[in-house]
This record gives sequence, C-alpha cells and structure tokens, in this order.
Amino acid sequence: MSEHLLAGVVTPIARQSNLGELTYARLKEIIVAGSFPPNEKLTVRSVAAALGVSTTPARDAINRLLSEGALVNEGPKTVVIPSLTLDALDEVTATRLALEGLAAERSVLAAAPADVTALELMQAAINSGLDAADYREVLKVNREFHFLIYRLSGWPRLVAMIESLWLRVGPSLNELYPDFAQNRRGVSNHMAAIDGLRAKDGAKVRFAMEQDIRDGYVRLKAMITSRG
Amino acid sequence: MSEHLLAGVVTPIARQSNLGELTYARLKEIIVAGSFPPNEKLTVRSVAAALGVSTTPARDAINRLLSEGALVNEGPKTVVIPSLTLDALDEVTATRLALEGLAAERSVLAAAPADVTALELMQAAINSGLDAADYREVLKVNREFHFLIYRLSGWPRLVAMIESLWLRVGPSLNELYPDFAQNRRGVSNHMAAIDGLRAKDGAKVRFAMEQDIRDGYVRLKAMITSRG
DNA sequence: TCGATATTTTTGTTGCATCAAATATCAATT
DNA sequence: AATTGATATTTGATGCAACAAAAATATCGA
Repeated sequence: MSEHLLAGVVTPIARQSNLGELTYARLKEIIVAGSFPPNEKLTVRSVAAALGVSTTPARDAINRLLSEGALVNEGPKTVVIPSLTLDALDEVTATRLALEGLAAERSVLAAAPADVTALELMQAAINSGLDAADYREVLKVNREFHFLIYRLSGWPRLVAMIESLWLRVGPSLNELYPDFAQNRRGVSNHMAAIDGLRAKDGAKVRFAMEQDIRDGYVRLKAMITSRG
Repeated sequence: MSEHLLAGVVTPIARQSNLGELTYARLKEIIVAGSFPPNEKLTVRSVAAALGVSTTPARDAINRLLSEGALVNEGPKTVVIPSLTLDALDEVTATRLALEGLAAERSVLAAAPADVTALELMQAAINSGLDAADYREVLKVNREFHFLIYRLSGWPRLVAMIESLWLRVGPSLNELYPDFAQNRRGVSNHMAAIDGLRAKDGAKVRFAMEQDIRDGYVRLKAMITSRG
C-alpha cells in the first residue's frame, strides 16, 4: 500500500492557509521590522485596507497581536504599538533569559553537523552585513540565527512563546541597531554558541545566548533611559 | 479629588466587556475544570449555541485558545482539547519551572504581610478541602494560591504566559486529583513557600514552587505512562 | 484666544448569509 | 465483511451591514 511507501517521507499536514493567519504574519513582520511609526494608531479598517483584506481577518490579526502583548489598548477603541518602558524591558529580558536559556541548553540534544554549518553561514552573512552597514539584513539574519537554535529544542510551543517575546522588543531593537553595529560584541557570543553546539555542550550554548541577551539589554536600557 | 484617594487601591482599568472576551473566559473555565470530555470535537456553532452567543465571539474564543495551545487543530476543520502526551508534559513542565520559578523568586519584592495572611487562609481552605475530599475546591484554591504569588512579581505578561501553561495541564490535573489527594506532599511545599515569602527569601519561594511543580510532574507522568 | 459643549465622523463589535472545503453517511461492488 | 465511491451534511472562513460607543471636529460663548 502507498501508505507504507510514503510513511515518514511526506511531511505530515502543514495546513495553514487562512487569511487571518496570513494577515497576522504580515502585521507581525511589519511590527518587528519597525516599519510602523511608534504610537501610531491601528484600526481594523485601516489594516484591512492596507493589506487588501476585509475587516474580519484584520480584526483576527489585531486581536491576536493584542493577546500576545505586541499591541496594546490605549483607550477603548485605540490600539497602538506599545513603546517599551524600562519596566517592560526588565520583564521581557528576565523572561527571555529564562525561556531562551532553556531552549538553547536543549538545542544540543538534536543538533546535527548540518545545523552547525548553517549557523556558520548565517554568522558570515551577519559579518558581511555589518561591514556593509546593512542593518536590516543583519537584524533579519540575527533573528534566523537565534531561532534556528531555539527550534532545535524540539519544543514548538516554547519557540512560539519566545517569538511573542521578540515581538515586544523588535521595534526597539530596530531603533537601536545603527549604534549596536558599531560594537561587535554580539559576534563573539554567536561564535561561542556555535562552539558549544559543535561540542554538544548545552551549558555553554545557554551561557552564550544569555550573554547575547544581556548585551542587548544594556544597550536597550541606555536608549530608553536617554530618551526619557 | 477622588482620584488621589483611589490611586493604587482600585484595579487600574478593568475594561473588558466584549462578548468574545467573555466567551473566551467561560470556555477557559470549562477546559481547566476538565468539564469537557477529552478529545471531544469543538465547533464554532456548537460553542456558540452552548454559550448563547453568535458565531463571531465563539470563533474569537476558539481562535485565541488555539493560538495559546489550549486547543489544537486535529484536522483542517477539527479542533479538540489535546490529550497531554509525555513529550508535551515534559515541555510544559520545563517551561513552567522556568517561568513560575522566576515569578516566585520575584514575588518577595512586593509581598506584604496581608499577602502572607491570605496565603495562609488559602492553605487552610485547601486542607479542609482535602479532609472533605472536595477536589474541585482544592483544585480551585490551589490555583488561587499559586497565582497570588505569581501576581506579586508585578509582571502581568509573565503571569499571562504562566496562565496559558496551566491551561495545557489543567484538564489532566483534574483527572489526576483523586489520587493526588491521598498524599499530601503539596502541603509542605506550600508551607515552605509561605515561610519563604514571610522571610522575603526569594530563593526559598522559588525552590518550594519548583518542588510543587516537580511533584505534580511525577504524578502526571505516571498517569500518562499507565494509560499508554 | 481659550474652554466647554454640541455635532459629525470614525470605530469595534456583533450577527448573519454565503461559499468552498471537509466530513459524515450510505449504497454498491467486490 | 470490507472498501470504494457518490451524495448529503456540516463546517470554518470571509465579507458586510447595522448599531452603539468613542473620538474627532466644529461651534459657540466668554
């Protein structure tokens, strides 16, 4: 029977094509890319018009982002991208340390040589991006680097939770990056993570990723403090 | 002005009056209470009919639970309450240890004597419930006990994430409880947490809550393994 | 010019009809 | 009896209109 032939060969289901989901993904992209003026008001109808869908999927997407904390209600009918306060940064950072540390530590259990190679390629792309001062690209590949490691944990819900945390710092990270690029602290953290992964040393990977988070924290904190 | 008198006394906004939110809350209750036959199929229209609302709020509620992982898509048009697999239990437990440990440790920063008193009252209620074999009540107060501590962290998004984790173990915890009640291991963990909170010893509170989670894990694992 | 009030516009929510797709049902054939 | 295939039913997604509430704007009085 064909089931036997196909078993383990074909990907299981991978069904996920509804407009609400798509709208959510696009909005998410826009938010993490910092393409939205901070404190700009979002309305169901404006999102619907901008993305060419009706109000229903737009409302779905906004509500979902709202429930994740990536958007907040400022008034009863006013949703905005929240500006990161110092307290919110502290909360997100502590949570990130806990969850990303956990995922990083576990990543060595499933890490294959191909994963290490992929990470090395990504790091090369990050270095090129830094040389070319292409922050957009650096930010994008940096994100891929982190999440490749986190996905190795094999725990998809954990990864989803981490994603929702990145959604909260994403806009601010973007503001920060021209400065961040000056100083290449992140590079050594990433190299340490790769080393740890190659040696299947979970504690080392965890520490490297935690250090990366802490370095980012210091910069974000300085930015928030300075802008008052 | 009355604002000054009320500042810090009254809950901040408490704006939460839309049918979708309400439907979400009710469904959530039903799920954690284990009142739903496991693997029962949920449909938008059946939820709408059961709760006396139209399809829109019902769909909102189901989608939100879906995005939190409290419900899962089994087929393209089939959502069910997921039965906890061993791997899912491992994931939720590791995440709970990380997040609830964090919240517990931080709880001492804001803990007031009144909070300690409230926890002692709750523990008394738990003991009575155990004596009376009123598992429903024990489960409810146990939940309140944990979340009173977690809310003391002062980090609402962290608490929200923890809530979504409880939503995933809730149904199984319910199945478990008659057995759990035999053995009162949980009581000593709670007492240790109260002691730690009184002494403002964050590490002690963290350890006590972690131990409580681990004790529950052992029981849940045994149940899952036995039912195969 | 400024502040309060009235008016207009915009907004989220809700319910519902429609449609394509998925599921369930059942008969027919092997 | 089991499996296939056709048919009927159920389902989620989507768009849209109506409504009440909120926000924006205009108006007016001092």
